[in-house]
Amino acid sequence: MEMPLVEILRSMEFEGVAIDVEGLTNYSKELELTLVDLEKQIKSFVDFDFNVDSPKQLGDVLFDHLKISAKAKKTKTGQYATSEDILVKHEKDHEIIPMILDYRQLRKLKSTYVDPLPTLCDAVDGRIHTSYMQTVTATGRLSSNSPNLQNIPIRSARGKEIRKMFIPRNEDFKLLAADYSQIELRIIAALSDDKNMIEAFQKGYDIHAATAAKVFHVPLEEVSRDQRSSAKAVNFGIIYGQGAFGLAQNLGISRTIAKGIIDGYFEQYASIKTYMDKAVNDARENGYVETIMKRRRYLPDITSANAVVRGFAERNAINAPIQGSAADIIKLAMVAVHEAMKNTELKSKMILQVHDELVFDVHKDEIDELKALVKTAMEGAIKMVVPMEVEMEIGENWLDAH
DNA sequence: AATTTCACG
DNA sequence: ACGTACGTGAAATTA
Repeated sequence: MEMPLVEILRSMEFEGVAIDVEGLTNYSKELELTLVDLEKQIKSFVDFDFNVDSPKQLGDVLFDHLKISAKAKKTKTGQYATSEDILVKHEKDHEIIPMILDYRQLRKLKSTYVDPLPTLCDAVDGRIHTSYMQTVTATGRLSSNSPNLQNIPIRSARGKEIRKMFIPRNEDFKLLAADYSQIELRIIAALSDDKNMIEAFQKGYDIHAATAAKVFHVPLEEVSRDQRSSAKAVNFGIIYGQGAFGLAQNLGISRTIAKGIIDGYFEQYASIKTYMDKAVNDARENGYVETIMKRRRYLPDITSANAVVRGFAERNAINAPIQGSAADIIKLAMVAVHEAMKNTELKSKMILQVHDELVFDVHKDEIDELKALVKTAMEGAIKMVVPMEVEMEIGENWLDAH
């Protein structure tokens, strides 16, 4: 699986992805104006100059000078912590906080994406060429660097503007994005052979709503927005071995309530609990856990006398087979896509992989043919008791293709 | 080189 | 009493 992938990744790196350099340059100027304004406003609250980009200096300004709160958290090196989750908790303590959050977001987008990307554009073909690393991660995922094209913004409105700048190679092409739907939850359903979760996927239910219906004992049609949202948080947390503390923190509820939700979850999805316990046990007995393609992750810390260290290893034992099997499946799919395209004369190219998504630069005359080929290859990459569903979209840019 | 923060799945 | 959800890469600051 890995060896045929080498040439496929080489080809994807070589093809690259086109970007709208002029669009990015204009967006950079727009962000700069807002940043200058925000910086001025932030500094107006104190009578001395400081570097807003320095977490150390910012922490001192907030907690020593402005005294926005008595309960400041410190990092392990003794500085005041100023990360987003901390600042959000103090949002109502001082009007400077929202300005800092806004400043941070803009600074991040500008310095990490908007400004560097045009400079990385190849002078000959005008496209961005990432490097995919095949032997970096602990789980079997790929990683991407120089530039990292696996963390291009999409969540925030301003981030979406950046994703829009990723475009087809010329006017005759469009972008096709093909995503696995809920691949990690489908894998845990299949690996644990959990009757209830398998049924939800086989019947094509909205998995988070179906989970809410089970956990909160209500009919599927009567699941509230809050119930679905809580169930979604549990479904995600489960994959990572999250406990009551984490869920409580995440949902802003008490640990007691969170514990109740998790207990209810494991009552309904009993085999998932069994599977998770087995993963930890396997790690203890063998020293490693493995994916569906038998990729191993060794976990020597699983026997540590230090409960914190051991806890990390236990969560790795749960998560690695799931995340790693998802990586296996998309790699198998990439090989299958390549194989299917090889004997055609398609002008279209596979250009990006983002963990559960493949992106294609597709010629306008080949859209229907490529969509069918990709769907077949991805959904058929492996046979499981739950269907592997793929969502596909065509667009004038990468955002549009979602 | 380490730390902190934050972008993604 | 302690720490608490997995996997990455990049930028800016600080040691």
